Amino acid sequence: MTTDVVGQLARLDPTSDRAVFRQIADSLRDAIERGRLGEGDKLPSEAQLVNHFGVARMTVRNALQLLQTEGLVIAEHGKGVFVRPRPPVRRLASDRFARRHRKQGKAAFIAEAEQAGVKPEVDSLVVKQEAPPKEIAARLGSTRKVLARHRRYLHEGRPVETATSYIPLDIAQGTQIAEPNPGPGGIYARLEELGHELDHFDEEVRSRMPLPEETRALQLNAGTPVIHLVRTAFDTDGRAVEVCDTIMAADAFILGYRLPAR
Amino acid sequence: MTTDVVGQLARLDPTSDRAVFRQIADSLRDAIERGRLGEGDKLPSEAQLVNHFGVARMTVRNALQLLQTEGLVIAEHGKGVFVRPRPPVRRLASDRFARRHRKQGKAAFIAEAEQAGVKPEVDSLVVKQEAPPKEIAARLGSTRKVLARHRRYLHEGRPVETATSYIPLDIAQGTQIAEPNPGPGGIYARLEELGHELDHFDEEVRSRMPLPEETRALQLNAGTPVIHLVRTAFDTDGRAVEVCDTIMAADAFILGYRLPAR
DNA sequence: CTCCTCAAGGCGTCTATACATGTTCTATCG
DNA sequence: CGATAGAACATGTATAGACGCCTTGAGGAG
Repeated sequence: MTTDVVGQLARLDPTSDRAVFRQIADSLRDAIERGRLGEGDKLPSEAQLVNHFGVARMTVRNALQLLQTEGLVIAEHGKGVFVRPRPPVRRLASDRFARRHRKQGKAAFIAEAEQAGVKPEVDSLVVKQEAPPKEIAARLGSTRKVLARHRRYLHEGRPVETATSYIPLDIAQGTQIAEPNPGPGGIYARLEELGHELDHFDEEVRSRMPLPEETRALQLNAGTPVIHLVRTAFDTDGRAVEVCDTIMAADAFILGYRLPAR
Repeated sequence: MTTDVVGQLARLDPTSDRAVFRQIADSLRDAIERGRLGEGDKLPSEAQLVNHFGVARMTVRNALQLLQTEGLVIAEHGKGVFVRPRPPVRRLASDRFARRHRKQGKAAFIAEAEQAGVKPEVDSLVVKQEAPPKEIAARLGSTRKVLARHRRYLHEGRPVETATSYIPLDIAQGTQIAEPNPGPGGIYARLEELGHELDHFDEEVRSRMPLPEETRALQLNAGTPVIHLVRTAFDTDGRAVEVCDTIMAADAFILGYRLPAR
């Protein structure tokens, strides 16, 4: 038998005006933070907690629910509640779209993943023509139809990111950009071959809780926010030649940026 | 009487194997997305929903809880449950620490807020000497004691960001950086006056759910993640002269970055 | 008319119970 | 010895009821 975790939990303070389920959550959170419960460890079962604290099951469930929305634990039906393991994180550097990387013949995501030693995959690729969403149209400076390239990225089998690229039709139509496989170096390499030498990218970073659809697509656990990143690519004429709308599982990424002090 | 929102909600599908509370959440989410319920509007009360759907109150509360963790609604004790208004967002540009801004004599946060027309405030300022946390020490390349400057920023009275700056003691000690008020242009202006001409900043952006302490300090609603930003300032000698650890309310900011394509 | 009290409405917390559904281990059967 | 049925255990969903605290508005006291 392993060490008796439940027996070491703090008792309730009946004089406190802090709600009982919060006190239970506090004591479990404390056990996690102190390392008595490590990553992947199983928490005491609901029944054990009910016995230990002498409360109703719903009270215990409320406490566990709270820890779930905090992203500290995940419940697995029929198995138990577990301290949430921190998944391996991808660190994205701000030079990840630099031309020198493009020359290697790999798209940004693939190149960076392989460098980090994780197995990358791309699936559910959809390429079609459509009217751009309003936010995208504003960035492209046009509401004309665009080519939309949607795909999902996986690390080691886990979906971590969905992305949709929007390229004006007058640029993309009839080129390899309109094909499912855009060729070596990805669409940025194609854009440069087409005479749109890239000058810079503007990225906008937001964070929020996922929509139900995003929870499905990224198989997100409760308590995992998403990073919403919109990147606009500008060529040397100052024209926006692509907008990429990305939803990332927040627990899978660290974004790195270098800012000049000038 | 306003339009009968509760009467327009979809009915339950008893043949579906989707949980009842999820179906109720779906119908409310749908009403919000279709605009039948706008920002700040009051949802039907729990009692009304119980009547409409013919279920137990806990089932309705489960549905509302789900929408809360999705960040779609907020419950206010004694008042009701409301569609969550999107607070005004601050857009932070990647040149916000450029020297030309510093010359104006304002610190970055203040200058940018005023430009955006919102009233900024700084409170709970704490300056002290301490051993740096491990992550900070790694970035500073030293585990020696540092000067820690902690503060909280508010927009229009709402707390939106906490930040702690860490500066090596051999740089900061005895200078105005060690004073509560660092003077015009903030600590970056002082660092340059001390001969540490700034070369660039490295920022790391993460997102996650807030710790209980962060929820307090930023008065966060359920369903609001935080953006965790760690910025390291480098002088022209390549030395890390400051690390700033920032927790931001994710619903209050959009971060903007410009990446060169070179 | 103003202030105060109080009731009603609304969400927060907690108990107790029942059944559904997924997982794991064991004991039995072939 | 291997497969499998089933028990034991785990979380998920739903019901019903009770009481507490906060907010708001109506009505009464002054």
